[in-house]
Amino acid sequence: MDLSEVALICKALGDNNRLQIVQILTEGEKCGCKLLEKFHITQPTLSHHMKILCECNLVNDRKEGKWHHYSLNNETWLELSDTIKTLGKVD
Amino acid sequence: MDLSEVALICKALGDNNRLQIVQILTEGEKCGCKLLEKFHITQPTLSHHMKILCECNLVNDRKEGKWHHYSLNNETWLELSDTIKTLGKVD
DNA sequence: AATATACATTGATGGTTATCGATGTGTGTA
DNA sequence: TACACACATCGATAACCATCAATGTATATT
Repeated sequence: MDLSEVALICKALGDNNRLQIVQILTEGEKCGCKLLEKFHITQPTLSHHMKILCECNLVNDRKEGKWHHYSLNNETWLELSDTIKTLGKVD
Repeated sequence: MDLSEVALICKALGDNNRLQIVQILTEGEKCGCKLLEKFHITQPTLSHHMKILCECNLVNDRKEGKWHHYSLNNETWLELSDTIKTLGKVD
């Protein structure tokens, strides 16, 4: 994972609402309307946050009818934690 | 490590220049003027970035005479990579 | 004492971003 | 067909941030 990808991901995680969304998704797949219930933000704002989380591949979006089911993308998270571990280690 | 601390750290890492600074520091301790040589930014801008990296404890600042020696704070990085790994793992 | 070096602070500026209300799009239901 | 629901998009706004030039502070050197 190169640095500019890490920067994008860290920007995505550098927001309290988005971090909380991620934490909720550790419980398992959730649809947008269920996520929305847990925050004091409007639907367009949640939509904005989900777009950012999906675009950097931290979160998957599975569409089913009118619902969007969001879940964590384990592959990206593994790569990320590896990269962070390496970045913080003196040679 | 709580979420708001993670948010602060991720904000700090969500900038390409600061990520590159971190990568350079994996080589070992460096003083500010040596770091500055490696970037196309002015000294006040570097000072700004170092302040952000130090305030969230990703980087240590050891002052010696007129020099500031910067190095990675291993403890914070370990906590961070642990937290990231946990955050990305479905229960 | 005068000068040079390393770094911090201040104030300004242009770009980015989180948020909203209004509205559009697609999908299921009465 | 009409309506309700889930979500996206648009345009506006206020807050935030990276960057700079100018200047200040501390330390070392001559």
